[in-house]
Amino acid sequence: MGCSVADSNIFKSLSKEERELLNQEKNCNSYLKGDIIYHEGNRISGCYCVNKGILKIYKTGIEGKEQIIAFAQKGDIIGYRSILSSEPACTTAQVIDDTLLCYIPSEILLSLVKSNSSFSLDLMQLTCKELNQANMYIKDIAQKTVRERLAEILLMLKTTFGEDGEGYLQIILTREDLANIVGTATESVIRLLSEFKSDNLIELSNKKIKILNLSALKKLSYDL
Amino acid sequence: MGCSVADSNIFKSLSKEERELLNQEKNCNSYLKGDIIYHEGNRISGCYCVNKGILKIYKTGIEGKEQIIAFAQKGDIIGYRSILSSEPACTTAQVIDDTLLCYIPSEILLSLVKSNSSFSLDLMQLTCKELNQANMYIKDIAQKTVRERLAEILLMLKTTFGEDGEGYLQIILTREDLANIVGTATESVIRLLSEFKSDNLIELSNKKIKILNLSALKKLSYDL
DNA sequence: CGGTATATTGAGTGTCTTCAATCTCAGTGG
DNA sequence: CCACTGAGATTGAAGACACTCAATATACCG
Repeated sequence: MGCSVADSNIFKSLSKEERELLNQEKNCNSYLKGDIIYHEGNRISGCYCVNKGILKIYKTGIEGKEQIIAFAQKGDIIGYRSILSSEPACTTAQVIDDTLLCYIPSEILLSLVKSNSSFSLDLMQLTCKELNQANMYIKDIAQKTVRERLAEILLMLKTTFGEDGEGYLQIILTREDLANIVGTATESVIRLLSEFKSDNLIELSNKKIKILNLSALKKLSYDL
Repeated sequence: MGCSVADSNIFKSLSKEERELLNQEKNCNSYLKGDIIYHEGNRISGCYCVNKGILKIYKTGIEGKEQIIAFAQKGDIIGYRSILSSEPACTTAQVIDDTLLCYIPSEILLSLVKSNSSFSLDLMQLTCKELNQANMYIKDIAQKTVRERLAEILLMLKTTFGEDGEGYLQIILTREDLANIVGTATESVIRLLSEFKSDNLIELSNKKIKILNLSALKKLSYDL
């Protein structure tokens, strides 16, 4: 079926044989909005390569409040960390937009890591990149105001997911999800969004968001 | 000289020959409090293994305010991420307590990663562990109050650095450094420390901190 | 078309930050 | 030995920012 594991950047160093092995062993499935792929704390027996759709990766905190750590979309690989460390999943992965995933059993991933040092290095670089992003976000969340972070997140969503024909962000989130990325209360997101709107920085159409004034948002987010 | 790279956990999978190679190529130096090992944004040509002492690893944010991301002590390896990704350093490393470091040239590290898949996997697991810690901290900083985070950090300092004979934390930080871990203002740290003190949770002797009531601090930090 | 989930708005409050003044301590030089 | 100095620590007061709670409105789903 139309699975494009091979297109994914992370698998670019695989040999033809390795790619075939992967294609034999992998297993594609589709999932609906709301479906949970794996749950924080559970053991998982493989990882997933995203073929289509969008997922949110989050940790659950005090009184069940989610903290969204990352999103995954086409080409991304999720759950690999728990496989590498052979530890229970440290996050939950949930479908935001109907998704097609390829399951890769852990033995396959581990054997590739062991046998192909380029692949291994690529994977390591991916982890390092994610680590750096996490560190930047720690700094931001510790030092910026909610307004600045919301502006920053909107810009991130634009660069990560792009816009549709009308200029609306391709990713559609609830206000609560937005709050759970920014790390604030839902009401604060609502108030700030409407403030951004009246300042003509963005346009709102229900859940859809259009970015009108990129540079002003950048300035606002201190992303100079 | 008394360099114990070999003792470090991360090098446990190296063969005798690889260990010898490392010993030939590495280079030990001592550094004083305040010395900067590498600076955010600079290219570095190798990484360091900590033999003795304590360093802080931080990012510099708005108006020069530091955000401390991690500490490093005996057995830890720092700067390896930039080597693996061949990118400029994404953090600054500065000596907090007089330090002895072994320099490992990047070629050596990279060749070990390529030739020894167990070492490579160990390094990957280390990165994954750091990534998970970073994600947990994002959640905490986004969801917990400053009081809760300060309690949590005190506990972390205790488990990471231990106590001296009198029960004081082995690591000595300025109030400003503490604030730069917790992600708050120096004055807030001061006020909260004195609050903890009057609640008999801790004892203060200048910069030294003694933890008196571990379980109350745990409860306070929601670290149940 | 109902029912539920999500969004919105307002009011009140608490936590934390900022700014400014003062204090303490360790190190330095006379 | 002591005054001097600068860095860090402390305290107080004022105010901003963001959160909570509660009520209401709107959108979405079957």
